[in-house]
Amino acid sequence: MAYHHGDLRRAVLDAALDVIAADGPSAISLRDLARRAGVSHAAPAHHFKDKAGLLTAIAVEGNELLAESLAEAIAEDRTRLIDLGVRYVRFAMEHPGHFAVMYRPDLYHRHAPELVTAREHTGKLLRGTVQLLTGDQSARLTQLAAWSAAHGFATLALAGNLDKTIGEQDPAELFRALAGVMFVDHGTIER
Amino acid sequence: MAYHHGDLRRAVLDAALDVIAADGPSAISLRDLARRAGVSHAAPAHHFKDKAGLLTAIAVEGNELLAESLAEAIAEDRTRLIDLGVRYVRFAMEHPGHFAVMYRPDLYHRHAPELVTAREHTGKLLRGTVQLLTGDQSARLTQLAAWSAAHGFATLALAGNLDKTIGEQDPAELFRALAGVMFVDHGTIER
DNA sequence: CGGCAATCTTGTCGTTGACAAGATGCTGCC
DNA sequence: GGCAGCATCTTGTCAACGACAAGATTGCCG
Repeated sequence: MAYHHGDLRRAVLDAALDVIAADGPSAISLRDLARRAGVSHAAPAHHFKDKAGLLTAIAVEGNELLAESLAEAIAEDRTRLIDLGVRYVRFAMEHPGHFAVMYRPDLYHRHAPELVTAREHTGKLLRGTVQLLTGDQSARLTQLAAWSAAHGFATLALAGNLDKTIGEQDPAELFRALAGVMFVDHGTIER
Repeated sequence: MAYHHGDLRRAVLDAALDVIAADGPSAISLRDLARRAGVSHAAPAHHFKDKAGLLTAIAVEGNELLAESLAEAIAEDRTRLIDLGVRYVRFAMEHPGHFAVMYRPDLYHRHAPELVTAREHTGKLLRGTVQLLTGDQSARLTQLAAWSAAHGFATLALAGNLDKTIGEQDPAELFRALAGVMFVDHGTIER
């Protein structure tokens, strides 16, 4: 049996993300992930300590990926609040495994320092941008409203609760239409 | 050991709802629930077949409770769309165990006939009312928007993701304020 | 070249979900 | 009244899992 897999950590993460995307977080088993990677049943524990540790790593990575996407939006010309929402939904669709874990703190070590750091970074980015777009008096409520809408839509879509409703459409574009119905316009980041 | 618990089915359901509300659906164990009810480890299986069966029963009950609350809203005077949303959020807060299961079809038997029936009933009630309130041209998008917002807010609040933001406030009332920021007014059911 | 830390294996324990087989108590029917 | 049959519950068992401990292997750094 060859020692040193190469990048076992990455392999286990990827396998876990596949399983979660397909069958939800409750379907993962460390022993199964080990089998998929071709290593012994206790090997993953070395990289993640325990099951919650694995999910913590996924949550951290998810926050980083989301932060990247938000930063991209901010760097673009003519960004509007709705674009942030669309990006949030698109992130959920493109990274269903990450998304299914990130907002379920019962699944992971919610106080792990790396996670706290990553979450705060993403949160500040989001809050800052919304504030920039809305002016700060109604910012708190507007931010909550936008987050709720995007999060709710993504959650319902991913869990398959909208299957009958949306059919073949791209969920992120459907969300754009939906948000148009919903929100008063909140200005643009021009440059 | 006394046979015939009295109402084991109810006792197990209630214990399960407590555990789920406290620690999420992944924290339940049939054997633990059996211990709490003071019966042998295989007794719950007789009533629910398996773990997914127990969660299916919870999802059914949740749909029925939500339908009741929606029906109440419709029977009231001067119901507005926002009131439906507030009720949805309030339902989630008052029945966190049910809510945490209902929209996670990976956890239960999504094609169980009783569940399909209950879900369709709730869905029709909701769709019908929204259509009544909005007129039917934009009904589909508006319904999705409203559902997304209420569902997202409830989900985030229940998972503890809003703890810092909302503090001591009643989440349902906060949602009312938030929805006011967000939605164009959609008329009232007068009588 | 030697030691040392990172990585992985092997072995084990208690817990769980699922299933099978049997015990118990209720209910309706003659 | 008694018995047949069914719902309810128990006991026993199995494979899988998460966690932990102890040991093996490897590569790297001095």
